[in-house]
Amino acid sequence: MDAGLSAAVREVFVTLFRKGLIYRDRRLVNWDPKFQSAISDLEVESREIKGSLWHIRYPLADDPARFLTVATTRPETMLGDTAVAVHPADARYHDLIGRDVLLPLVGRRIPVIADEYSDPEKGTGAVKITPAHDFNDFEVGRRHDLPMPSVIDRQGCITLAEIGADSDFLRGLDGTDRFEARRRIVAELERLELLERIEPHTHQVPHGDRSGVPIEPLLTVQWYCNAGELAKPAIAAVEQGRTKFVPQQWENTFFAWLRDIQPWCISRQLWWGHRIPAWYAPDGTVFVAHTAEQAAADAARQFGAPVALTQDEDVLDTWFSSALWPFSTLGWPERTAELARYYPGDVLVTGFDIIFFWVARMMMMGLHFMPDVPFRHVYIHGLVRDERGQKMSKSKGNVMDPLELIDRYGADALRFTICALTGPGRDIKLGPARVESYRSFVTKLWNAARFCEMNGIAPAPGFDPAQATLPLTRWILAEASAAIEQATAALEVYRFDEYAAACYRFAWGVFCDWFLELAKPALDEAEVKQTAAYVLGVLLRLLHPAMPFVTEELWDHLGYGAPCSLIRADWPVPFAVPGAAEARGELDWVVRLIGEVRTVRAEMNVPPSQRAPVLLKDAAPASIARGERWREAIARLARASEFAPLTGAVPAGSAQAVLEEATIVLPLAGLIDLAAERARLDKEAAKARREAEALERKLANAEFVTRADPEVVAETRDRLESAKAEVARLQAALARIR
RNA sequence: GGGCGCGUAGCUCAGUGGGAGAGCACCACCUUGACACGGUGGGGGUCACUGGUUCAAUCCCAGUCGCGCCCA
Repeated sequence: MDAGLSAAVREVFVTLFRKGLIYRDRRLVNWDPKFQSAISDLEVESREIKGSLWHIRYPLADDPARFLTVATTRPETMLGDTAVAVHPADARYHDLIGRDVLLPLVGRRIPVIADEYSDPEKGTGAVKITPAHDFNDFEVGRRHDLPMPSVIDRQGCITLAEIGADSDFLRGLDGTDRFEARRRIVAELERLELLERIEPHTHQVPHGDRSGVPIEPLLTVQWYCNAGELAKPAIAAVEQGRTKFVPQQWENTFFAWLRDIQPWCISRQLWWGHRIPAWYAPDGTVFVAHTAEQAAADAARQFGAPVALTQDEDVLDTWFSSALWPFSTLGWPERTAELARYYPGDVLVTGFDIIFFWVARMMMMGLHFMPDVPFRHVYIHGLVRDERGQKMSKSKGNVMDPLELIDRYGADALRFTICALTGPGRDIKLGPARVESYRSFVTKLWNAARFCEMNGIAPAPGFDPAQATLPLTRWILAEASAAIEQATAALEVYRFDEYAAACYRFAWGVFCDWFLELAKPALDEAEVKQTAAYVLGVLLRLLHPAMPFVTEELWDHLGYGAPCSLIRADWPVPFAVPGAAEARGELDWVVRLIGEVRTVRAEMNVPPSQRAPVLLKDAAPASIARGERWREAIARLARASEFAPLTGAVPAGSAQAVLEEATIVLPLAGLIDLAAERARLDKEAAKARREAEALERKLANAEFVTRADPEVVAETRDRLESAKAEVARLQAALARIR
C-alpha cells in the first residue's frame, strides 16, 4: 500500500472512530462463502432462481394434532427459527398468536407472534422467522426480542454449536453444506409427513457479484461507518447545487440511495487492502490509533502497565480508501500546495453504476474532511455497447478491443467516433462501421491540409481577421468564428456530440466543400492564403481534443508551432469580422446559385462534361454584378460555359430554376427531355403552392393573427410573399416551355 | 411493486410550441486541379398510439402499448 494513502486512511479511520462515526457492531452482513468475507449491499446482485416454496407443518406445542403451515424458500434455515410470524389482522391465525409451536426436527418451542412483516397474501400467510439468516427476519427478531442462533457457518455449512442436537438426524447434519442440508431436511420432513406440499417458485436470490455464489446472511461482528450521518452534507451539497450532475436526472439516483442508506460495513476478511488500525488487549478492549506504538501507549495508560496487543486481522473495504481519493492523492492530511490548488476538482467523469460506489462516498468523505465538495460537476456518460446495443461481456464474446480498432482505423478516428456518438444520457452503440465512417473525416482533414501545403499556405504570424477585405475571406472567417462559438458552447454544456458535429460541419461542409473550392483561383493572393492558414489553425485547435494525433502532426508540420505545442495552444475565441453580413449575403447567394444549377442539371441528367451557359433572367443589377464577380467559380463548380444576364426571350428547350427575384435559365436544347423538365417544374411549383396555401390558411385564421406573437405573424406573411412569388416565377417558367 | 430513460428516414441518433434534420446506408451521374476514406444530385418519415391544453403540438399534460435500466 502506498505510504501516503495509508496515512490518509488511518487518519480518517481514527478521526471517525473518535467521533463515533465508525464503530463495531454485531449485525447481519452479506457473507460471501466463496471469498470468506463480508461484502457490501452493492456487491450483491439479485438473480432470478427457479426454486420451490416448501409448505411445512409446524405442530402446536400444546395441541400436536393441529398444525400451523409455514411456507419457505429456505427450509435448511428452520433449525435457527425462533418464531413464526402472522399478520396481526389475519383472522385465520388470530387465536394462535401468543401460543407456541414445536419446531420440527429440533423440538424447540417457539412462539407465534404478530408482525406486519408477514404478508397474508404470500404463501400461507404464516412465515418462519430465522433472525440470524435473513435480513427481514433479523428486523422482526429485533422488534420482538427473539433469540438469534446461527445455524450456518462461514463455510456455508450447518453448525449446531448454538442450538445443540438431540437426535441422530440433527447430529448428522453438522458440517454439511447448506444445499445438501436442504435436501436432507426436506426428505426428513417428508418422511415425517410434515411437508404439506412443494410449489414451484421463482424468486430473487442474492448472489455475490464477483463470486457468483448465493450470499449467506450471517450474524457477525464487523466494523461499520455511520453512512447515514455522513450522507446528510452530501445530500445538501447536491440540493444546493454546489455539485451538479450532468445530465441532471442522475441526482435522483444519488438522492434515492443516500436518503435510504444503511450502515456501511467497512471491514473485509480479505488478505489485501488497508489493514484496520485497531488493536485488541487480551480482555478484548479495542484501541484505535494511527500506529501500533500509539495503541500500545494508549493501552499501557489505560491498564497501568504494558499489555500485549493484537491488531485486527481485517482490512478495509476498497471503497473506503477510494472515497478519499480526491484529497488523499494530493498529500492530505498534509496541507500541501497541490491540495490547495486542485481541491475541489472541476469535473468528475464516470458511469452511472459508479454513483453509489464511488461518487457518493467521495462526496461524503470530501465534505467531512476537507470540508468542501470534491468536484463541481459530475458528468455521467453512457455505456459503450456493441453494434446491436448489447452490453459487452466476455461470456457473450462481443467485446471490442479498443487497441484493435485503433490498429485498424487510428486512435483519432476511434476517439472522434465516441465523441460524436456521445449523446446526453444515452448509451452508445459502437461498431467497426461507425469508426470507419469517421475515419473518413480524419482523412478529409488530412487531405485538406495537404492541399493547403501544396499551395504554399503557411501560418502568417501577424494575421488579423479584422483586416480582411475580400468577401471570400470575410465570409470564411465569420463562419470560422461561428464554428468556434458553437463548438465551445457545446463543450461547456458537455454536449460532445454537438461539439463533434459543429467541427465536422464546418471542416467538411464549409471549409472543404466551399471555401477551398472557391479559393482555388485566388490562391496566389496573400490575403486568401493567410486566411486559409488562419482558419485551418482554428480547425486544428478546435479538433485537437477529439483528434489529438492528426492535429498535432499537422500543427507541427505546417509550422503553427513547435512540436507538442498544440496541446498548450490557446483555445480559439470568436472574433469580429468587418462586413461579415454583406460577405455572407454574397457567398450564400453564390452557393445557392451553384446549387440550383447543379440540381437542375443532375435531375435533367446532363453529364458534367456537357457544359452549358448559365443565364439570369429578370435579375437585379446587384445580382448580375455578383455573378460577374464569381464567374470563374460558377463556370468551374456549376459547369457553366458562360455566365450572362438574359436579354430577350428564353431560348427554346431551356431548363429553368428560380433564385430569389431572378430565374436561372440553362439553354440545353437537345440535351434534355422537355417533358421531364415540365414535370420537374410542375413538381417544384406544386410544392411551393402547397407551402403558400398552408401559410394562407394560417393567416386567414383570425385567432392566429390576434393571439400569436406579432413577430411570428410578420414572419409568416414574409414567407407567404416569397412562396407566392416563387409560384409565380415557376409558373412563368412553365409557360415559356409549354 | 417503486423510480428513471427511450420509441423521429433503412440504420445510428440530434431537435424545437409556429417552415421535419444530421451522419451512415441506398439510388443515379462523375478519373472537375487535396481527397473514390472522394465529388455532385436524389429518393425516403401519419415524429409509437389515444385523448387533452393551445390560435398552433413531433415538442407541454394525462393515459395506452412496446423496449431498456436502476431499486425493492
